[in-house]
Amino acid sequence: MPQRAKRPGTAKIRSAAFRRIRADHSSELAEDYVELIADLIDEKGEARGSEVAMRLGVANATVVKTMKRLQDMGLVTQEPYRSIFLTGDGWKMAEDGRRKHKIVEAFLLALGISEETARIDSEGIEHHVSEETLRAMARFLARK
Amino acid sequence: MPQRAKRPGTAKIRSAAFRRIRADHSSELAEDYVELIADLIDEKGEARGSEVAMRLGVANATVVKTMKRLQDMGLVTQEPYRSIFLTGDGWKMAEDGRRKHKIVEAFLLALGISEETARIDSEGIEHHVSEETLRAMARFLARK
DNA sequence: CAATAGGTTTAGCCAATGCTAAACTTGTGC
DNA sequence: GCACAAGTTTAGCATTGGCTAAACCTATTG
Repeated sequence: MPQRAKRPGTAKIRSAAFRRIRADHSSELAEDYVELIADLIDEKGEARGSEVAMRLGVANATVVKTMKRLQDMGLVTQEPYRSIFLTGDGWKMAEDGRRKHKIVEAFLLALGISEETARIDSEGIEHHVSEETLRAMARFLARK
Repeated sequence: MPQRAKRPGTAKIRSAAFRRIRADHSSELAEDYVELIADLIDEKGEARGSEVAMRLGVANATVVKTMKRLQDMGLVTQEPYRSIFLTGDGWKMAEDGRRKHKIVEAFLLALGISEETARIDSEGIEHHVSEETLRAMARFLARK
């Protein structure tokens, strides 16, 4: 069987990157939910499951199920048939998400991208930028 | 029951963004696999399942299962116990991924980000940038 | 040319994230 | 103060993407 190993170092680094992406994906969903809940509380005074479902474009039942997981993770609290609240950790995560989101979106706009696209792309990108990249984006914005 | 609707337009757009992200995620995995397979073919002359598994940081069995799906999607072909080939569509997807990847990575480097971080972040970001954003990045690189 | 080491596949499991349809609360309005 | 509409939750299902352990090929080598 062919068994060559030309550049052993690179493979490991690459696989680490892929691992991180997979890990990101699990927290990504949680961040999206939590961020949205924070927005709803600020905007309307309360976060209802059905509103979350509508804004996220998923079914009601999906939100219920996810809320259980977020509750287990200690990010939200909720009584049946009541609206959703964030825990301290939940707020922290929401704030962090908003911070990243703002930087990325502002950065894309500064790059000359349309508002529409900046909104959509930043939503996707925000979960995949390291602190180093965020710092570089902030630097760019300051220098601009 | 509370039934307020203050800004009906925004919600729909947001949910569209989230929908796109979810849709991206399914193709994302496929793109990562296909891109890696293309790299292996170019680099070593053939793409073996176990090599894909190692580089992706995933178990062998996972690759086998995923290959079946990619085969159903018409992106790869493979005989049992043989190495993996890309179809025309597979090559097209791989080339597209590489193109995006290159632009994003070069862009991050131009922004002053370390090689290590640029590699990792670009891997995550490449699947979430629109053509408009790619064009802006390319423009930035040209103007630099 | 047969044994065997080592790479591949199968089988069976798990968790996450969605869905629809049915059952269940709640709060309003009569 | 009860009925009912509308909002919530449960139940049950599907798919994706991962894992381990066991079964299975293949090609090298003695």
